Amino acid sequence: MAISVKGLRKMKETVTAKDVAKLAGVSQSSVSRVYFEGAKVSNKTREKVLTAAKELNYRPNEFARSLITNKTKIIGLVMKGVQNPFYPQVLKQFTIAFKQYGYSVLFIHTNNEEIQSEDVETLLNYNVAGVVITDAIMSLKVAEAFKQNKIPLVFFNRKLDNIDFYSVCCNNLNASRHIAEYLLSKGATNFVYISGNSNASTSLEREKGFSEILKHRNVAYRRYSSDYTYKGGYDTANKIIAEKNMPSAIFAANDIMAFGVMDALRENELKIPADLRIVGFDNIEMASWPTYQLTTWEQPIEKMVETTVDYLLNEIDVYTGLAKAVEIEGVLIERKST
Amino acid sequence: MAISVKGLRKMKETVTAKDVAKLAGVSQSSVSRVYFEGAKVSNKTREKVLTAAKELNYRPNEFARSLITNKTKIIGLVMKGVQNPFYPQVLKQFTIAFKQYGYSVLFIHTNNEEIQSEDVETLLNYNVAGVVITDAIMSLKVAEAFKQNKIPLVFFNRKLDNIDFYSVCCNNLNASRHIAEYLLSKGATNFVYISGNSNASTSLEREKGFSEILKHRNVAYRRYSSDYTYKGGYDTANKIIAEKNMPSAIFAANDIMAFGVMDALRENELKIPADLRIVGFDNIEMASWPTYQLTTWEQPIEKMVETTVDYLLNEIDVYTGLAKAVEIEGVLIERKST
DNA sequence: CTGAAAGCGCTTACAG
DNA sequence: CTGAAAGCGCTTACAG
Repeated sequence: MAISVKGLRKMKETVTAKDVAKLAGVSQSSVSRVYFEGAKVSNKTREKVLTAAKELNYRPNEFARSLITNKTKIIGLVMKGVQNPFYPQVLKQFTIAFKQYGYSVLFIHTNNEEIQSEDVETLLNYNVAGVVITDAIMSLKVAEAFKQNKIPLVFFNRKLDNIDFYSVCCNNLNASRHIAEYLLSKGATNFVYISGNSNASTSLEREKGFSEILKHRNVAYRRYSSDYTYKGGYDTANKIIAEKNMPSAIFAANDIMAFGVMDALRENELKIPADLRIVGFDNIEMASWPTYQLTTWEQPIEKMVETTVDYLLNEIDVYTGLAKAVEIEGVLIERKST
Repeated sequence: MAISVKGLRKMKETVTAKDVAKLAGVSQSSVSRVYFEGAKVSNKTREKVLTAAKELNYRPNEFARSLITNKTKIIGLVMKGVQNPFYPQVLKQFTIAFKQYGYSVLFIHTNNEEIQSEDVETLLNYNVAGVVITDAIMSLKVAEAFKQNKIPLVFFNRKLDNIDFYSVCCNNLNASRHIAEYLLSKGATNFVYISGNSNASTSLEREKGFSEILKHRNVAYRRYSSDYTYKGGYDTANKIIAEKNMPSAIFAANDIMAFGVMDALRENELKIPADLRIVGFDNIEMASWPTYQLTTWEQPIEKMVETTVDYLLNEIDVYTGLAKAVEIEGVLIERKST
């Protein structure tokens, strides 16, 4: 690296506010004011600056800006399971929503259930304006790091017991109660719940609401542990079949597991819904495909995203650290699997 | 905003290299050297700095750093179709690969086929180190903007005729030729190709290779225009069925369309592969699901990602603007649909 | 190997 | 409304 800083700059031919100022015949401050929202400039100055800027192809440097304002227009979005189409959909919606407010999305992929310190470092190093965590959890220590730095954080589709944070979920309890009532009304008498990952709040709550109603009605109910994957659903269904004690209804904690269940049942010549009714959760696009026609609970993604974005923007504006578990009502989508 | 810059900083209690220097009893330059890769510091100084840094919870400011080096550790990744599971998979693999080299991914979602100027602005404003464009195209003018700023760019899974850029694709021509030969060897005599979006290079090349072989053999061949979506495949299959001129083999330009085709055929009591053989493209995870068991062409995602990352890192190191259409060989995955 | 100083490209009180 | 100047938190020649 024998090149001086100045040399490097020349190589890249970076156009700065100074250059624009010179060409426009105004001060650098005026150039800055034209590009800084809320600053006051006369129309005359503005025009002179914009003309010069256009000629030079000027673009304000985000980093210099961030350095001073100590603010960025970057939102960190943490995601684990891209395999479940629900999450790419969520990513897309967040990206679109944030873009409307001038924010970009830094995508963080966690391999583990718990967000790793290197990923946290990345978020802190970039001084992100806010963070959305989807299907991951976080240690108390890490959570504190965000609080210390006054970076607002939302758990999306996850709720953490021991940590005081804002979370946005579907009302899983109501949903699963409703699903139990619905299956009862269809005449089912012997129920199975297939769980997602054991430490996911969504799975726990869906189990709670579902089993609550069934136990209250005193009907046969049992649970199987699975992991929110297609293969998990598939294997669990095969296990159930092997046990030769078939239920009359299965509630899988998400759609993708329900698909696995359906495929396993069909391979064993079982008819859906004649022999067995299946309900999933999420209402991903595939649930409406002819092969599956899965009855499921629609997560109100748009409202959930909107709520999350609203909260984050407010907190970015004035940080309060408000913690609250927001739950949004979804709706049952009835299809042929029941 | 009555708060001075200094005041703001105090509020956030930002720890700077200066603070660490004071506590460690060294100069700010030394602190910087500890955190700057390649700089030389004595172990003694390093330890003093690290101890002080730990106590103060110091973290170098990426923006100040970027401002000077005129480099960022951010890669812009542009994506359109999160609906096709192929792309989330690609996103994941890129994120993991780049993380190994300290790069983070800024996720850009384009609604339109062609990347919009606002998205380009974002990438340029953040002075991203490099860009990966997956299922989108780009005007010549925009492409030039990246060249001017010496930002390396890769078209991943897309090739642009009129623009001189580096692209990384599967060898679509070889693949589709192979698929045609394979279907011929299975005894098929009447062929259909279902295309993806009309301006996607992948679809054009797959059609070219496929039709080339069939025309050469003088067998019945026709094409249908579709759009790389499940519904597109489904609707096209229904159209074919309505025309009452059933082919003996269908090659759908991607897996997700093939699923739509299969579902439509099954709804019409057609047996796969007895009545009709189906081949897809991509080998997404779902292709191996029992419902589909789709014969397909596996895109060598890992190699494609690796090639892309290698190129970008080299170009980031020393910009050459090298343009080349790299094609990587995939492999046929034979399943029950043929 | 280390420190003092200049400078990256901006924003922002301050004074006019 | 505008300009001159200070400063954001770093990196980096330069001199020792």
